[in-house]
Amino acid sequence: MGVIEKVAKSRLRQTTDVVETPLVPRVDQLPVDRIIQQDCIEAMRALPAACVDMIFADPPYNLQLGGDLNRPDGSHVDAVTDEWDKFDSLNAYDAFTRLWLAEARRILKPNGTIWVIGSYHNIFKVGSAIQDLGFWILNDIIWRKANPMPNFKGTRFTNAHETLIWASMGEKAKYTFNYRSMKTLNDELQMRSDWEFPICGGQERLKKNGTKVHPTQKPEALLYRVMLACTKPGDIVLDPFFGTGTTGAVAKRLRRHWIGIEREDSYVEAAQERIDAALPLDESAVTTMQAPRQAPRVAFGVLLENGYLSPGAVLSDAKRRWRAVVGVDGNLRSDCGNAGSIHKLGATLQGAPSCNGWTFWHHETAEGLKPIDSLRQTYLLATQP
Amino acid sequence: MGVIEKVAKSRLRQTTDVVETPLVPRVDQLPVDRIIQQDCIEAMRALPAACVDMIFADPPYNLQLGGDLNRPDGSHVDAVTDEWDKFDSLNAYDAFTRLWLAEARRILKPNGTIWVIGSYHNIFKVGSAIQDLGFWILNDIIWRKANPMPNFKGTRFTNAHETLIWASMGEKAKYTFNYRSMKTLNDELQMRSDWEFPICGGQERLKKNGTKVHPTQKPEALLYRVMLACTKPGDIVLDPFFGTGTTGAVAKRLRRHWIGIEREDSYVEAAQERIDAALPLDESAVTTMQAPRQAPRVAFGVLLENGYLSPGAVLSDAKRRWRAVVGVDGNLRSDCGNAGSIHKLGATLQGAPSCNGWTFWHHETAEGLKPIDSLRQTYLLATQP
DNA sequence: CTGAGATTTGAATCGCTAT
DNA sequence: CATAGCGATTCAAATCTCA
Repeated sequence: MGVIEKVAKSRLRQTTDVVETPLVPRVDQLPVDRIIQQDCIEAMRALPAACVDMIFADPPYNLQLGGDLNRPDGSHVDAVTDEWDKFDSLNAYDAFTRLWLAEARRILKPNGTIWVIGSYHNIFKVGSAIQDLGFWILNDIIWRKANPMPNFKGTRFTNAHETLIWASMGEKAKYTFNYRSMKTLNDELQMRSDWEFPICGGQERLKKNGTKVHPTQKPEALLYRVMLACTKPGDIVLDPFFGTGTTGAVAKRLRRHWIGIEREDSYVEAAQERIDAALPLDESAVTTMQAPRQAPRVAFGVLLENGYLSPGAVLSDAKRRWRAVVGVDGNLRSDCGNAGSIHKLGATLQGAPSCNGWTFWHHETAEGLKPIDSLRQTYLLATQP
Repeated sequence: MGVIEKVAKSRLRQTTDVVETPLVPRVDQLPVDRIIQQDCIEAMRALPAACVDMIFADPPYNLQLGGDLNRPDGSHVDAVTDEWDKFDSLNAYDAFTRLWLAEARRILKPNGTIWVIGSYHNIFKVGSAIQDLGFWILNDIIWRKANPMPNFKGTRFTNAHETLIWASMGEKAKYTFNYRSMKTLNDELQMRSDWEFPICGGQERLKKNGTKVHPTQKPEALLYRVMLACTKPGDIVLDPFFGTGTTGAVAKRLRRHWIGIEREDSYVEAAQERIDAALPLDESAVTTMQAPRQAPRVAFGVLLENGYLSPGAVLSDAKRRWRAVVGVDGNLRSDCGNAGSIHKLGATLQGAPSCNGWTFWHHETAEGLKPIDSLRQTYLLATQP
């Protein structure tokens, strides 16, 4: 195999995974980046085995609402009364859950993961089925709603969260988890299992003639975090209950492939329009969000050696509380005389036990202060194939 | 039945529920305020049906139940190593869960509630069984740990919460929920389904020779909130997995009766010591935390009879959208000809299914419009001792 | 245009009692 | 068991209205 071929193969590996095993279908053999208008179980049956990297599912919750509900001021609460959320019994819901989960398992790659979101009405049935089918639960995640609907009658606790289950194909599976991305996203603290987001509203909420297109549209921020945490650019994310296509819009933005399955005309139409309008992030931005750990380690000194930063340069933290001068060996020295590595000095100045110097220290650019991590990213982009 | 008897019965009903039905055993016929050292299923079997007001359960989380674990057919489950055993063990855990939950259901009063705490390892199995057995889930509650153990390997999200399920005996059950207590506790905002507490440590954590007595001792704050929300003083709270007796200690403090079931010598001993040392709150303190007393009902007509309002007076809603004239019998008649009670007319005019006339209708005063409820308050102040 | 105040709304298993 | 009467009950965010 010549050099050219090697490079080509290596590029393929990075973007599509098609050479992972000959049994895995290639991206161009799959209906990616489009909506399949069909029942989700039938549509999944038509797909080959082990073909997607992630499944994100927001199935019907099987709410069992009584009569009408009015707020204390007399106004009416617009409840989820759609046909797609009606099941004959708890057993019928259970059976439906196990059917679609079994198909999901079949089309998921061995190292893929599944995410399912739900509330107390259905999530225990979902989680139980997931375990019975052989999936291995990695975390349950709590979406804490910043602005939940109150309990108007004062009969229970405000239902202020929903639950997501994240599971791999089995205990030994080598799933993707971009630990560094999550830690960076969370201000250099490990990302916890409880996430706070507002419910979907404002500009993001799809409306037609002033009324919401879908009763349960999920916030993009939620999908963004899920995909950033557990997929790589070029991965295929399938959503069997596509609705208005939040999964597709975020996947396109993050340069992941997506497959959406949805039956309802009105949802399909709205989703397609929305995704067409979504803009993919700049490729470099997506790369930056990937885990630095997988990238080769770069010592700070390497940036000096390669001219990305010069000895004598002045760095400061994001709020310009501290300044430090870069020494020839890559050590920093602060105004007050402390010295050390980028990490050590950051920790010392803040009185913290540790500090990520890459994100703590900033350098002056034409567009203002930027973390020195961006220099490392630039360096990696320039030097990696 | 004479008046005295009626009063006596009414008082009994408030404090102990023993006269609710003759089938319910009296407190003095039950092994309350002590620990039963026995297997939890056997111990529950020895109790009469419908005898406790709440069950709080903190069952084993993991699947390594060792000797405790038997298959539905009675055969023993050995150590779990390979995939088959895992599946087998999951089934065994499921069976165990359904067994103890079925007994729990039998001994719970019709209007009692059950709380179960767990993590993603077991909570889906527990919740699924709870639903299958006919319980009606009221809320799932998230305990957000203020100081969770980090994920040391950086392989997943920090497991920073546990889940509690709160369920009644059925959809129609009249469970206890001290809404006002919860709202007061939460700074006059509705209590949400996500609660933040630190994990149990410091003085509260039971230790012997420097090592913790129990690996998963729950914080008293958690039990405090659960009991304050869903029981009344004098109620009986049973804990089938008593451990070091957090449930008993908090029950004693809040003047609830408790029954603890625990097998292990070391836990029983530690729990007994701990509960003996716990001090019940002053009775008035416990009473104060209950919901504010029901004000005696006052019919609208009483205000007319006593001259607080005169027939012919004109009432309106806060925004003066509607006006109505008070009739001699306490009925209202609006400008447009509708008539009815203060509640009925308010509802009719707004096109709402119901309306609280006391707060909807206002009367003119020197300081502007005031709800007629203020007249009721004035009347009550003048007539109540 | 801006800010203050009013209005709207969101996956909701949402009342109790007497007749 | 159905119906009617009484009367208790909401939080945060986005949008709209108006001075």
